[in-house]
Amino acid sequence: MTTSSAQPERYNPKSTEAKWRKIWNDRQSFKADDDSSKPGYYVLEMFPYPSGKLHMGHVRNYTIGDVITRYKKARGFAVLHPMGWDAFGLPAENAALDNNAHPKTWTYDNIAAMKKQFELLGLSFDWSREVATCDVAYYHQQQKIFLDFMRHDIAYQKEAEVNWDPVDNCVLANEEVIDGRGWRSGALVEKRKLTQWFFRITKYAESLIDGLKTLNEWPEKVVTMQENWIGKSQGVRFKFNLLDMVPGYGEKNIEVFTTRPDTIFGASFVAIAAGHPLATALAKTDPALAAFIAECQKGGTAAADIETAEKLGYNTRLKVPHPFDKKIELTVWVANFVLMGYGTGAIFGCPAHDQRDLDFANKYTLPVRPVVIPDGEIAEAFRVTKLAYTAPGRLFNSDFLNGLEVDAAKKVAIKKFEEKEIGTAETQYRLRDWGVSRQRYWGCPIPIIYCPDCGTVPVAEKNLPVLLPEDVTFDKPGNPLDHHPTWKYVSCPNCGTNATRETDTMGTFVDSSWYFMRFCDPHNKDKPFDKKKAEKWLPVDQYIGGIEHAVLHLLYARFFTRAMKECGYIDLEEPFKRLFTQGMLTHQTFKDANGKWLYPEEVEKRDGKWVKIDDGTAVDAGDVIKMSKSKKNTIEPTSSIDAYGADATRLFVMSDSPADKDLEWSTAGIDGAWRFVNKLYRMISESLDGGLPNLTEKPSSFSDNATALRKITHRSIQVFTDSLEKFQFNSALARLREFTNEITAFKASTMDEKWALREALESVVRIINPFMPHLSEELWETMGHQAILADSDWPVIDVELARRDAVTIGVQVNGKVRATITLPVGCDIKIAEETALAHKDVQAWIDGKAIKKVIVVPDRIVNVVVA
RNA sequence: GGCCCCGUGGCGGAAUUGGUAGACGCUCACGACUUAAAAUCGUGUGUCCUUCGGACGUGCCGGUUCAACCCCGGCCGGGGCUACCA
Repeated sequence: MTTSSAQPERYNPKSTEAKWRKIWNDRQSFKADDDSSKPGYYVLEMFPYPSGKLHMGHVRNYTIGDVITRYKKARGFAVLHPMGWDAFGLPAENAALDNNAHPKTWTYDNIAAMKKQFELLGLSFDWSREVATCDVAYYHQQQKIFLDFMRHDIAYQKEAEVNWDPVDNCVLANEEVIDGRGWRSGALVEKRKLTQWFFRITKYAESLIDGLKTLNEWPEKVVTMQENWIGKSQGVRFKFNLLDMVPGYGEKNIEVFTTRPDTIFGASFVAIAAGHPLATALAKTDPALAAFIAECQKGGTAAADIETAEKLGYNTRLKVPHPFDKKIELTVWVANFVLMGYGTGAIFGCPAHDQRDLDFANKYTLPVRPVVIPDGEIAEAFRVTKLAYTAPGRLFNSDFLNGLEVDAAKKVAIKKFEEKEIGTAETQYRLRDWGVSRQRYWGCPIPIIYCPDCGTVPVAEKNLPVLLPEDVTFDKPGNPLDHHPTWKYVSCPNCGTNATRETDTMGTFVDSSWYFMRFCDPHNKDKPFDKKKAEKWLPVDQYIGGIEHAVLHLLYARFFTRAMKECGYIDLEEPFKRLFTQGMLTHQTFKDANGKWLYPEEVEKRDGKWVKIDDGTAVDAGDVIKMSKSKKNTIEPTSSIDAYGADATRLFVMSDSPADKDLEWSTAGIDGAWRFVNKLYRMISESLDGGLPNLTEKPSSFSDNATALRKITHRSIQVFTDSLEKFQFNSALARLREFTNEITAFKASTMDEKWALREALESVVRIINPFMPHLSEELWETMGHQAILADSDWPVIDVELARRDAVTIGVQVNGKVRATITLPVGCDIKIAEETALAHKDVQAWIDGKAIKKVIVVPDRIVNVVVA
């Protein structure tokens, strides 16, 4: 006995979703065609690291891409939507240590597991283009690119002070150091002097800044972050002459860099970094200075350290003359706040107009000479004591600069420096060259051989790839490649002498810097990719990923594209035309009485209080924060898909919040999405039960009632489409719900009404397709269609019907809405005014008072101003 | 410290970019169906005033305007990036 006759039929996502995934797969619905005559559109989401487990953040990221792909395809584009794996990297080695699995096995197993989870979501990937960066086919081509970079002087080797992560046992790029700590390990980074491979990203600093101006479809935030990271500043590099030679210091001067050459007459001291060669030279005969330098090098770089760090200096008692006035002598100090890594490692101090210099001058009672005065102040009375004056103003006490505004004074000062050949105008960047060597096994080998006679010898192209050996051991610390018994030992390709291979591998950000190019020609064995094929698709039309890559990956990829251009691979500078950064997924956190984190499924709400399900003890419900394994506030995508289906899960992550903002996962939210999926299913089945005419049997005329629904239908498609184009998915879906509410309220009895109802229902099914592809395909089939939606076009909007012909607007009296009136769209101002004034509520509020004026904004508002 | 973003009901968020603030959803309450529950459907849900109706209301204070969530000035709060960058 079943109660099904009384029960509304429920949608079964499990069987339906599997059915449609198979159909898309069999039909190769999302295979990108290189030779298509349609315009190309390249949709790309940042490819994942194969951790083995899909998380909700992935679901959101890839659903956004999927919605765009399906939509653009329906709009007549040939869409490229590939997927691959950022598969090299340290976690594989750590897993090898923990589970005794080989990094390769671990990685490929993870890829297989994750691919299965991906498939459950029904994403429109062209899997025929799948690549993993750890595939030999991929890193082989990367080695080729590396050699090309060498030939073009983009890749080079140097000894440099680098960031050493003591936990991961490897070097990090500047971009990978966050707040003085390794980005992955969180360990305090140490400085080490090592010989490493670098990419000359600084060569493109200007181009990378300039290019930002063309990226007007990128979030402004990301553009600013890159701008700040590159850190361009313009100024002057000039020299202070030393009166005597200092033993052990090769120069007879100290070179400084400044962005404020206008304040040169306010100079009261010169300060050099603790690591400056002059400081080192002086320290040899001055133990007190040596001790001071050692003290300086201890200081931390964390935010708190800098905030509280006291300005400290050591007076070397050396004197240098002022470049424009020999009578003034400045003392040379070694100071802890001067950085060796920026500019020349030396500055002139102008306390009146730089806060750090002022703090320093106050501490050591050095002179403070103001030379810039704000408008309206009197020179004689103007004092700088605790706060440096850094705003615009006029120069005084400054010889040839007197009376000039700051900006003009800078120009004049620079000219003078150059005329007198003391200094030159210079642009400094904060950006440093990109260190790519990593002392790790699981990465792309750097194709270099070191010969005792010939030096650094690149591996010949015909001898590529340099294969990563698989028989490695992780039983001792350090790089397994380095202790491999044979791999490292080779004979020199030039002279045959016993030589060794480079055992460092490339950092994984190199791998991800060109994968979007490889996708255009993923199986090419001879070269990274065919130029023509790449140029068919590139630049990526829509790139989607997390904001956390604002400077890392996105900057590297922009650099790489320029470098690839220089090597002749492609005629392109900017790889990503449009960028969208999605927000994070968040969830409430829970702790038990002992302060231990609890998973959401371990707790429940009873009588408005959170308790532990198994023993009912009180639970501390904490902040809503980014889902993370350590805080246990995660939701498994697979469990949500299992319970509600892929479509409901997709719908929820797309509907509850704007896609670029954080989204809080909630049970109520996913329940709501699931209800809506069922509502759609029921709405269609029940309407079909009543019998609806086919759309080919269009009635010759429509009643007002039927026309009203048709107008709603076409207007809804239009608003929905507009929102979709603007990435306002939550608004699009809100409009969709309104639309379905209106359909549900519609009663169809005559043939023309039934036709209009069918038109409305078919429209709903077609526009939900990008969001709920399985459900919509199923409903489309139920409605009697042979063609599948994945191959169908977007509904055509009847502009005539979509246009509003009447509009309800507010009528204000003295700026407060007192009534509403409905007028034809584009109605004459006079008529609008008359209608408004005729309204009884409006009359009541005017109450016989004199009308001063009436403002009519067509289709918007009428405002009656009375005395 | 510097640069930038954001503050709208109990909650997530809309608002055609200066023109009816709170769409849509969630929550909650009540009602219908049911022996009952679930599911479903209906009604209500910014605050205050006893109601018809009205007053107030987009972090706070002020300004511009016929009209301000939106523009300007100043505060307060939250967040991001960056950092002794000369």
